[in-house]
Amino acid sequence: MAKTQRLLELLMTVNRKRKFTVGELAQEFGVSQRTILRDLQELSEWGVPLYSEVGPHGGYRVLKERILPPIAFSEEEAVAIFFAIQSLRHYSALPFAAEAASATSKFYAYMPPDVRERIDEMRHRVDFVTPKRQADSPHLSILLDAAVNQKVLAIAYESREKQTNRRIQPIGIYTQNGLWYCPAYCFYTSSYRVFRCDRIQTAVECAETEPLDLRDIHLDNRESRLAGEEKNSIAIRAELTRVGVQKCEAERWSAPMLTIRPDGTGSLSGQIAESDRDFFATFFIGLGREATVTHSPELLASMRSYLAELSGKYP
Amino acid sequence: MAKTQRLLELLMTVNRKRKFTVGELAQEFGVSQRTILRDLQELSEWGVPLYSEVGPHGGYRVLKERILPPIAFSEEEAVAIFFAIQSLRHYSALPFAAEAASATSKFYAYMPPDVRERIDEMRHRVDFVTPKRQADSPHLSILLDAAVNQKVLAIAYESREKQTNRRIQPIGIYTQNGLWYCPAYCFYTSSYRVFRCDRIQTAVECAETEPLDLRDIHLDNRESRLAGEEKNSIAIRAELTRVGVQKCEAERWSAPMLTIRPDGTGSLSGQIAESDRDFFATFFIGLGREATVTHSPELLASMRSYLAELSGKYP
DNA sequence: TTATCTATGACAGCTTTTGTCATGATTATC
DNA sequence: GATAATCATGACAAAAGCTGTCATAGATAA
Repeated sequence: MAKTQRLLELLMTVNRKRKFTVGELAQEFGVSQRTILRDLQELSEWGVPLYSEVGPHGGYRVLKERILPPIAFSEEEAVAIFFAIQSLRHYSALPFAAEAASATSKFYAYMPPDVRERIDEMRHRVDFVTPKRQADSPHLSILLDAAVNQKVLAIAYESREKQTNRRIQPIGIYTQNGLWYCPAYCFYTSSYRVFRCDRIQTAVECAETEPLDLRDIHLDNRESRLAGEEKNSIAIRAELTRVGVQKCEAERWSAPMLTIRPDGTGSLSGQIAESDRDFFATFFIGLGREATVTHSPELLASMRSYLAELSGKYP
Repeated sequence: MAKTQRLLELLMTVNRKRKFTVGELAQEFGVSQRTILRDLQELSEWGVPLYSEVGPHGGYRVLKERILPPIAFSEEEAVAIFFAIQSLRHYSALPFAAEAASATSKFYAYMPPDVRERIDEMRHRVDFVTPKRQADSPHLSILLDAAVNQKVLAIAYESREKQTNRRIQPIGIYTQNGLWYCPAYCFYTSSYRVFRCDRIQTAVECAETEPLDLRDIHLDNRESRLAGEEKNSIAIRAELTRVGVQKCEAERWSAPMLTIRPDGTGSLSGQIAESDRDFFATFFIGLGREATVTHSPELLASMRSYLAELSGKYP
């Protein structure tokens, strides 16, 4: 069994170094060069893409795709992983979509038949729904790469009516409600902004612009790091019935503003951006009798004009 | 290498049979009993939980946790799987949460250091946001198990105002917008209904009630299979602006009713249950100027009375 | 008691792996 | 063009590892 063990370690060493010579490994493993050569050939047969060059400064190389040492999972773990990958199936765009697909099929293929049956039975009984959008986000990989490696990108962005060209330095990407977003520093407006990835028409690396050092700013801390950037905010407040509370809970933004009383009713209060006023007006009108807005006057005004408009539409 | 091969096959055979004798395997693999004994000991050392009983009717057994044959992934696949598991982190409740966690840590531990670094760098730069809810759904595993194995459950359910006890037979579970739902046949109302899992207060198996044969009904087909069950249905139709289309796409029920035109606008039309009329009235009012409802008169009447009520509320 | 199991050690024989040596081939560098 | 650093391969004997057989022993259900 010593050989199997050595081959696995060799696999890891080889993956770590990417470039090496036979003599080097022979010494490291305390075996003869001949043995290493035979081992490397075996790894090749396993599918590890080794490539060798003769002559001084020659040696072995591992091309692209590395193969990691095999991992044994328990049945339960395997099922969990399988469904984790499945949970991504509703996303129309993903960075690493292809890899996820090949990983699932590999996974599925390696399962013994009875586990496969179990998976099949569960497959149509658990689902992770995400709104489907036709919006495609083809630049996710580039954006992600730029975020990880601190690169500046030149993008063509279509916001509402106008189309602009700008340079941005991405902080990361995230998906919410079926759309992908990319928070980034925008050199055009000299501020941090969130871009919708499906509206990015082109994205190419821009080597001329010196990147900022944003290594310490990432998705989980950007809000606190960049706080204080808010502009005109208005205070709102609404009383909610029990049903109203339940409907509010469905909205992601509501969490910090929502207070729930022991009897199930509650209230929603906090500061909102002036630019979001219309959004909140329609939201509360949608809640109908389940909410009673008491603040602010501006919000109530928006709601009234909205109601007037609708009353005109459905007389 | 013959031995390594045999051990892997042995691992699978052993997992398949769960109970077996040494003589049996010796014959199957065409080697001596002694060899099998030695092999089994080696599998034990690998961590396979084997247990043996001597005497007639004795033999070997595999306890609980089976270990699947090791799978080798490429680096890209591994990263993809890792993030697939990560994508579940915003869910406050999951069936198989524990297994997913142990799978990630195992995964992470097996990665060579440089891949681990790469993962660390990406970890805070990709995210899958799902609304966080305080709503906990502790019965997911039971519901899922009941759906897979065709069992009837007795549940205590808190709907709106009243609390009811009913027997249901789950079809599956799905999560949407941060909440878990369970479509099921309800013996109490003798109809198919969707339950919100966080409102299920208790769930226990109910052996007395004879389960229906719902094996062919699952999440992906239940809508079409159960069509025609509707009683008083009314035809509705609405024109949607581009924004209206996008908002509708976020709703799971809209898919079969939604038609999207090349320019991004669209329409929503189909049959709805009379009992859902209020729901649709508020829904369309919430869409405001992004939707123009043309049918049916009943729906329009609901909307008008709703608007009148609101206008009275916010004069 | 008997038949059916696992469990272990010893050892010879067989198979696989390894090291050594010899021989070639390629290529960067001086 | 010589030199040194590399990979590449074959042959063969020595070493190591694996396997089968046999002997022995203990447990237990029928």
